[in-house]
Amino acid sequence: MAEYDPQRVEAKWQKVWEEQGAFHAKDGDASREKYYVLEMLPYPSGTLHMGHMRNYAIGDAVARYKWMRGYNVLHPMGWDAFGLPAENAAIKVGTHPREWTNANIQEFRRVLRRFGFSYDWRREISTCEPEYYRWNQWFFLRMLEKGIAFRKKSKVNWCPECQTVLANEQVIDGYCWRHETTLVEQKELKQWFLRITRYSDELLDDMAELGEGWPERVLLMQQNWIGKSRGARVRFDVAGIADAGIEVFTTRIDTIYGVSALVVAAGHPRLGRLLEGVQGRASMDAQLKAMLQRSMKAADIATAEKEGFFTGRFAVNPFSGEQVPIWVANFVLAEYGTGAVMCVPAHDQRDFEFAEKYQLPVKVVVQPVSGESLRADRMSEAYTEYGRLVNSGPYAGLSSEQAIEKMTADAAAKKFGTGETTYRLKDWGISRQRYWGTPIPVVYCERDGIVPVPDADLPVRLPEHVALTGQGQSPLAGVPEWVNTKCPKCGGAARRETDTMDTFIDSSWYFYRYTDPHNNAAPFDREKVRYWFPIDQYVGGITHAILHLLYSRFFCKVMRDLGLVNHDEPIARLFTQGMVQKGGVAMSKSRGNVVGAIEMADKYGCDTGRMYTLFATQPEKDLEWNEQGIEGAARFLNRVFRLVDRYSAQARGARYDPEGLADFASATAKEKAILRKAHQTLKRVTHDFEARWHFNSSIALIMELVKELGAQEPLDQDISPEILKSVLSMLVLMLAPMTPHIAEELWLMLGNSGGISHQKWPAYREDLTREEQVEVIIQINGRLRGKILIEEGLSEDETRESAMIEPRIAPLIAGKQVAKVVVVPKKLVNIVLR
RNA sequence: GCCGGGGUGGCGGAAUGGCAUACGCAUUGGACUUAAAAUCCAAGGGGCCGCAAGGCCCGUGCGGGUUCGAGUCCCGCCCCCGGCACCA
Repeated sequence: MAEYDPQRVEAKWQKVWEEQGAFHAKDGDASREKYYVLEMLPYPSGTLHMGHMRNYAIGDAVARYKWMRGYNVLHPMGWDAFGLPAENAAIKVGTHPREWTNANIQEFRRVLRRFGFSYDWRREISTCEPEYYRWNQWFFLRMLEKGIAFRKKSKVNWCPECQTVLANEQVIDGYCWRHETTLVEQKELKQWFLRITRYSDELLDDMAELGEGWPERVLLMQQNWIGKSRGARVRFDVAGIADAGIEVFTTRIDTIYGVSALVVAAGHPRLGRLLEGVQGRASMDAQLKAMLQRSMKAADIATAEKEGFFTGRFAVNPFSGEQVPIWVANFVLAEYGTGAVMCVPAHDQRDFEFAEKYQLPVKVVVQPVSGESLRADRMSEAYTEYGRLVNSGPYAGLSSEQAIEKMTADAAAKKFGTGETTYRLKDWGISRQRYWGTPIPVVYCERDGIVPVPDADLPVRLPEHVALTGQGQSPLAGVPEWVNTKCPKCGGAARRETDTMDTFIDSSWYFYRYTDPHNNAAPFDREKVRYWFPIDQYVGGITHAILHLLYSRFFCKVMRDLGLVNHDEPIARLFTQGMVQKGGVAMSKSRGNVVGAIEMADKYGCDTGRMYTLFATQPEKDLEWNEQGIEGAARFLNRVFRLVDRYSAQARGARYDPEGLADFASATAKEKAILRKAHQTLKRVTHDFEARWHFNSSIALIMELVKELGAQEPLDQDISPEILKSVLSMLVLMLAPMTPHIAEELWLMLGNSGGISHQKWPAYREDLTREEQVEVIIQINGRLRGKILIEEGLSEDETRESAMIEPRIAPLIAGKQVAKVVVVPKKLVNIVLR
């Protein structure tokens, strides 16, 4: 009797797959349908833990299933190799970021290979190699030509800990995304940006196309992030100062007759002129300074008390001609809209609170269409719904919708306003004052200014010897032999840009490179991309719902406009799997709660590790790690191994022909029982793979099948070797995508040839799933009162009759009036008594 | 505050409107063993009645509703998780 030795089995089959090139994707193969399945590429740091492995186990199950379905599958893997941790490690322990990164990559590769994932390793990429990042530079230059890449001086988020600039997306509630307790500061620097806002509407509108294959919540998060808001921009003149109009942005122009103040942000550019010569200037300046300082602490903003002061100036409401005071307040953001708002206390809750505090008048100008009408002196909160306009000059009587349209048009006609749409989405700042990233390929020449590095001179390589101190300036600035160069235009002295690119650039297009990873004339061959794209299935964490996935969509659209690709969206379907947690929080090295993947593989075997992560819960949910749970998975695989081993001798000589095989007509009771269970299981497991990826229930079903086989033992009596072999083979085929190594081994033990990885996924036979007798439950008034076994083909009337005369039921209905009998064939009879 | 996802045994979780708790973990009992491990078998929501076989009632966060029948659909709440947020 053989024993299941996962280490031996796994090493053996990994070698076979490797030698056969079993998972090599074939470019341009028109004879088969293609399927591109991809898991998000990892950042190689720390250790690979079971959280990573769950992600890859899901992707691998799908990839292997698709191979068995006859697809030409592209399933690649690579490394997101640029990034801060490498640099931090270099500062801390003195190794070069490249050494640190490559050592990690080696370790990651070893662990992933140890798990036997079906990657086409010939296509492996690493984003820190010049062969890769030169195309980051190439894309940057194309964007520069198109005006998508541009440079501007701007306030940027500065993390004192990282000593570098952060993108808005990397600031979480005012704190650095890497340092939860470090407040982000503001600093002015000249930065490179990508004009993602040029695509705001398209990024929003094309989501309709993704509705089918993307989780709704990811689309909603992106929608929120883009934050489109339709409204109007209206100019209020300032009394007594010519040409000093202040523009406000509002989505509720219909409430403009209710304005009781104009409120500007502390950082508003017009503020200096406004305050010239007003009384009490000194105290105002002090308050302004305090507000500007406080506004840095973004975390407090949402909860901060509303504060403001009157400037002594008045603005003129362009619709009513009324003069309203101009205030400065801390709740108006300089960066959003126009940095100024009209304050309408009756119809905006925030304005209402501000007005209460500073005794500004409340003027009702919109009344609810139904219900009690509003009275300013009795309001305890703002009325923010649409309604019918009152006290609004010529617009009184209009609905809010009508008024918005008409007032916007009138404002435009009289040239003090215009309809406008604002977005929350801002242009993407990509400059980083860091070493370990892609050099930005421009030089600064005293005569010619900003000069792009010619394509022929790409890649601009990162110099190897750089002093890394973790201090403010870009480390590249400290390498004069690299910085000092010649201007490509005039040949005179010039300096290189010393900032590097945000690493999100690397991951925005990497999946295109997999289609043509070794091309050194272009980022990829268009025909290859045309064949493989779009990605049929992308699998990754919900944590990337906004940043990575939005940037990737943006890159795709830019590439399309450059004529490189012919599609609008790169990813047809997205699956976001849950986190693996321990102690209620996601595994991470810094928390010290990781369960190492290699440890699990050594202890239980990788098939067991894969199975547990697939079985514990649905893939989209978070999974709390439970060491006892993985032992259960190990027990089950051992049980299957022993079961197959017991009958391998009988099976070996027989024929496997799942679809042509056996009829119930001549089958023995035991044959019927196991055939039926096998086909019922196959039907539901196939459905799980096709429609919903609930691998946890697939595995539960397979466990039930194994249980049934155990109950029917011995399987070499009253069961023909063909049927025995077919049923055991089906069992093993169903396991193959999830636990591939043991499946290969068992497949061979059953005397099958050809390797299981490219076997055809069997088709279930409906006729073999049917029961001869079915259990019908009997309810009286919807309550369970009995059960009967009836013949499968019994008519509705016969079923009803059988239920009524059932000994347990008959006395319960005797003498009562039966109002109705509901019969669901093969399921239930419900007798409704009056 | 707005948007989204959840709430089912001791735990992870099953359940096209039709037997709630499949499957697994843990637990208890039994078999095998000198013993242990491993393995195999079995039991188990709560309450009440019954010597027993069995029966009745209550049970999927709370309260209503639709339906012959609701964990599932509808309405109103509570709580947890995630996203956005003085966004004008």
